This record gives sequence, C-alpha cells and structure tokens, in this order.
Amino acid sequence: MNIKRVTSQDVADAAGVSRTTVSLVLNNTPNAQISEETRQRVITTARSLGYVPDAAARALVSRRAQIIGLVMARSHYHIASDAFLPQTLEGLLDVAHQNGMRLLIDIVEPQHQKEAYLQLVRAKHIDGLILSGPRLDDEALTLLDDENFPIVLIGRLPGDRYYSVDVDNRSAARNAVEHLIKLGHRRIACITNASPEYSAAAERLAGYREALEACGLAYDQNLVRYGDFSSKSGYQQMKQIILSGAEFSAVFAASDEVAYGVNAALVEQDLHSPEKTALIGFDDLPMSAYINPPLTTVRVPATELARRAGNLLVQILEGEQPEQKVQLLETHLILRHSCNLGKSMLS
Amino acid sequence: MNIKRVTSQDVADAAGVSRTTVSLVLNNTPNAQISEETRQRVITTARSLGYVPDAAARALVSRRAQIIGLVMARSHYHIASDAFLPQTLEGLLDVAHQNGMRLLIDIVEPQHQKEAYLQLVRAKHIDGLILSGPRLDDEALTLLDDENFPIVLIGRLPGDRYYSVDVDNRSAARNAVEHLIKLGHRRIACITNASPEYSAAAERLAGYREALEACGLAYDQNLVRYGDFSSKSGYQQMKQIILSGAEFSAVFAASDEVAYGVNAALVEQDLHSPEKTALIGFDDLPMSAYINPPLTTVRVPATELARRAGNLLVQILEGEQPEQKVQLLETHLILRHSCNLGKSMLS
DNA sequence: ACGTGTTAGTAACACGTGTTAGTAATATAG
DNA sequence: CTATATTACTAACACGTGTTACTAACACGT
Repeated sequence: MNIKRVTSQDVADAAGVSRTTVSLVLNNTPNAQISEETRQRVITTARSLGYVPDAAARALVSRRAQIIGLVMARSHYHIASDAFLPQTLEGLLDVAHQNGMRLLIDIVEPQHQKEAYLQLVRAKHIDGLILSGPRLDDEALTLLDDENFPIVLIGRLPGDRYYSVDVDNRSAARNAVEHLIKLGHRRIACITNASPEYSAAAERLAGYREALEACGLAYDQNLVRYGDFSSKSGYQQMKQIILSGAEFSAVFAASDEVAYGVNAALVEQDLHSPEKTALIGFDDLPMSAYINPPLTTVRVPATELARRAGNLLVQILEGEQPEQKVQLLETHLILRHSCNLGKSMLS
Repeated sequence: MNIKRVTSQDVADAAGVSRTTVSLVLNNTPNAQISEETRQRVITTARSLGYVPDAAARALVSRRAQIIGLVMARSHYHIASDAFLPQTLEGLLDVAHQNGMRLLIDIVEPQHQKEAYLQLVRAKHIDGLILSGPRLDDEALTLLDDENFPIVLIGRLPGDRYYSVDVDNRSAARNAVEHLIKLGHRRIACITNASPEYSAAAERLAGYREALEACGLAYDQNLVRYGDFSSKSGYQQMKQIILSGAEFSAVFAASDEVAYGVNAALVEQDLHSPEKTALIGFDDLPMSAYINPPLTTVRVPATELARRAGNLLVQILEGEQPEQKVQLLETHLILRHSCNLGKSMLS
C-alpha cells in the first residue's frame, strides 16, 4: 500500500498549529515569534511523522532547486572511457553534501549543444552549472553567460570569460616533455588525449611543441597523432606511428588513459617501456601506479579541481562575486618506471 | 542584466490566449478543442520567446520530477576508484535522454543509510531509484520498498525482493577459476573486489570456493584476502599473501581494478604473469585489454546492465509491473595474455 | 423560432511550500 | 484607566504549471 506523503499541513494539523508556524519553526526563520513550547511540539511532530519538505514546492517558491549540474561536453560514447570522471564526482558530491545540495549529471553532445544547454537551464532543473572538459567551439555557452546563468569550468577557455578551475596544461605538458629531453630523447612522439576542439588537448599539444622549440628540436608532424579519450585510441594511434616507420625513443601521451593504449602498442611491437621507449602520461589516475610498468605521469588533482569548482559555484549562487576568475592548481611530475630504468617506484 | 524568465503567462499574453490554451497546445492534450490556427500561433510564440516550462512547477503539479536517481551504496572515498562508474553512467544517460528525464547521482554511506535514503526519496527529488552495488546489510532499502518507492538494483540481493539486473557473479567466478584449474593450477589465490557486505563480492568469493570444491581442491584461508574496490587494495592484499610465503601459481582477482594492483605486486616480487603466475580479473573494463599483460577477465556488460536497469525503472514508473524480477545478463570469459603464454590477444 | 450538439476557448482549482502583513491577547508604562 | 508595545500566532498571497468543469457562440435539425 502506498503510504500517503506527509505535507506541512499534516504536521500543522497534528501539532495544532498553522502551516505557517510549521514553516517558521522548521526553517528557523529569523524574528519569528514562536514560543519554545510550540516550537518543540512542531519539531517533535514533524519528526514522528517523518516529514520532509517537497523539493519541487520549495524550488518553485524559492527559485532555487538546490541542484548542481555537472555537464560534460562530449559525445555519448566517450563517457565510458572517462577514467577521470569518478574523481570529479567524488569532489562534487563532497561539495553538494556540505551544502545540502544534489548533483545532477548530463552530457551535451557537440551537435546538440545549444538546445541541450537551454533546456537544462531554462527548466530551472539546476541552480548552476559546472562544465567539465570545455570545447573551444562551444558557442552555446556564451548564451548562458549572457543570461547570467552561474557557470564554472573545470578546465579553461581562451579569454577567461568564465569562472574556471584548472591546471596549467601547457606548462605541465612542456615540463613533462622537457623531462624526456633531459633524459636525452630527441625524437619524441605525442598522442593527444582528445581532438583539438577540447581546450585541454590543444594546450597540452602546445606545451609539447613549446618544449621542443625551446630546445631547438624540430616539430615533426609524423610523430603526432590525435587520441580520442580512450585506451583504444591510444593503441591505434601509437600503432600507426610505429607502422609508419617514423623513429622515436620516447612518447608523451597526453592522458593516462591514452597512455595505457600507447603502452600496449609498444609492448606488442617489442618497443616496450622503459627498456626501449620512454613513456609519460598525464593525469595520474589512481591505477597508473599499478600498471606495468608504473606510469610516469603528470599528477592532476582531479578531486580537488572538482571540489574547488563546486565551492566556487556555491559562492556564486550565494550572491558573491569572487574576484579571481581563474584558479590554477598545481601539477607535479610523478616519476615512475615508464621512463627510467631504475627500480619500480610505487607512489 | 538578468533576463526575466519566460512563463506560460508570457506566452499566453503574447499569443492572445489564456494560459490554459498554452498548456493544452504545448502538451498536445488529448481531446483539447483548439483551432489549428490558434495552435500554430501558440507554438510559434512559445518558440520565439524561448519558453521552457519550469521543472519545479511541473513536478509539483504532476507528482513527477522526471529525474532518475542513481545511488551508490558505498563510502565516499570509494568513488574515485570506481572504474565501473563511467559505463554505468553512459547506460543510464542513454535511458534518461530517451525518456526526457534527468539523472541525479548520489552516494549513501553505510553509516548514514536510513537517513540519506529517506531524505532523498521523501523530498521527491527523484521519481525512482537505481541502486548500484547493493550491500547485504542494507536495511534502509526495505523501508523504501515498504513505501512502494520504485527501486531497481544493478546487482542483486538474496530473496530477489527487488527488481534487479545483474550477471551471475557466482557462476562466472566459478567458471573463471575452473579455467585456471583446467590450465593445471592447483594453488589459486583470491583477492576479492570488496568487503563481504557487498553482495557481488560475496557471490564471486562463493563461486571461487565452488570451483575449488567441485575439483576436490581444499579451500585455503591463507590464499584469500579482501580487496576494497581499488588497485591499491589489490596491490596491498596480494603483497601480503606473497610475503606470507603461501604458495600459489594463479590468482583470481574479483575485479579488474583490483587485478591491476595484484599485477603490480606480482611484477614487483618477480612473480609476473603470465610467465610465473596466471591472473584473471572480473569486469573487462575498457582498459583491461591494454594493460601489460592484457588481462584475462570476465566480461560484464556494464553499460548494458545500466541500460536495462534504467529501462526497467522507466517501465515501473509508467505503472507497469514487469513479471520478471531478475534479469541476468551473460558474462563471457575473455582470454588474454595474463593467464596463458600464447601471443598477445587484444580484443 | 427553439432545442440540442459541437467547437473553441477560459476561469478556477489544485499541487506544497515560504513570506509578509495582520490580529488578538497580554503586559507594561504613564 | 488608557494607550502603547510585545508576544504568539495565522490568513492570504505568491511561485508556475496541468486539469477539469464551465461558457459563449455557432451550426444544425425539427
């Protein structure tokens, strides 16, 4: 049998007060004149009836749904290979819980951008939006900004128009590639983490190029391929370079997920790291310390990025206008076995 | 400047009709008597004003929020290492989109179960709940069922009280371990994917035991350790077995994530697979084909599980009472390099 | 001309909550 | 004793939508 829902009227009836009194008591409304005896009676009654206010009614009257929207700007079939996602969710669920909010997740596929954003936002399903992995070609995002809808990026877009939390992808990538150069590598291949429309992919590739240029090394188009989020794409693209006959002694894979696939191609073609090829990833996913060989990689504090972005959004929702548009968190080069011949280092 | 939200009254004013007419037109209400000319005028006006109905108002009046809740019954810090999660999300986002619904995600930590479920459900934030990774000690779930709240498990609980979509963990694990036995292994270690409160962990361990018993092999407590979702726990527990001096020639790791850590411990202690130790995982995460060595594992169709569960929930929400309480999807043993010495097979 | 049915709308109500202005009773000060 | 302030509540309104019952106008049949 369906149990009838409990409304504030039910609580009022049972406690012998008005609905207004129930509301004033349970919300601890400032300046409400309610006797302590009535207050306790209402609280006890509400608890014993198991009363929980209806989210929709509250959202309607308060103009706030108490829901944070996490939107990923990518295609449907890229979700399954997003190993970054669990950490992002952990950070955002933290923030949501701490602020009595909920977390709604959605994807916006490139071909449906404008429509999807507007529907989500105009329906007032969410109070604010965190966009993970922004794309350079995201025109619909400006529409939302024009409507003053609260947005925070996990990532960054040129011009720094939006509140953003990111790492410095360019200099971190540059740093990683410079490390390979310091190890003596002069022919360094690069498999990107995604196609160039994604701002992080563009930045990491730019960092790779800067490191080469800074050391007077020529950029060789034949040593660069575009990955597509997944290990599989890393494998496929690495294999293409290998089969092309282009020579290299090291690889910068611009995400750990892609690096796993790169590693598989290297092993399969007897170019395994670290003995024959040095390999660096980007992200430091939790499992990267445990693959074989343990992956040298750039640590991106994914959970903290999400936590910061979440807190920033909450600030904006509370009417604050934080001065700092962009927060850059630090990355660290994590040295493991995949690009040195020393003893395995698990950390 | 904040753009004023567009309400159905705005559309009505601009089209010269009543709000009721706007509603009847835009919802294609059966039996509504509206002339085609008026109908078109309303549709055109609504579109040009960018009208999107307010989700809260609709939820309040219709008793439906159009939101699916995905709840994970685990601790906070287990989220980041849930490599299964992206595939689950892909499947559920599919279903949500196809049904004009949204997906809200939350965790219910073991120590806050009752409170957290009731708040989420009674606030009517979500229309129905998909619980991923059910625990045997989840008492609060029965409260929801008693209130007839729509629930579907990705996984299963004893007694089959709830609608569930799962794989047969027990026989799949048994099958995997039997495979190791067929390869000649007689000392087989087992690292579970999680603690025994999780029903899948209990089932996979039971399958391991059944395989041993069926072949007249003794169960050896010293060869069994409990993992805790992460690669790290797999590494730590495998290492403990190794350091204990217990002999084994094969390992059944009851999830791929845990298997990655097991593999790291094997490599570090010079017991690497496949040459010295055979290793089988469970899940066939996308990256398992690309680690070194490529992992023999049980393929669990994670995205399809989620899709099925989502569709089942939608059926229930639409008033149907599907006859079949439990849907079991097939698993397959995927043979790769980690437990045979043949040529690497990427698939 | 009158009665009935059909068409094309609309007024009113409901959903459950939070807020504001109003009111009755009591206490206090002059 | 009267006027004012304080206390402790409540009625009414608002939020934006969907549904139901109602109504005016027109058409048709007798």
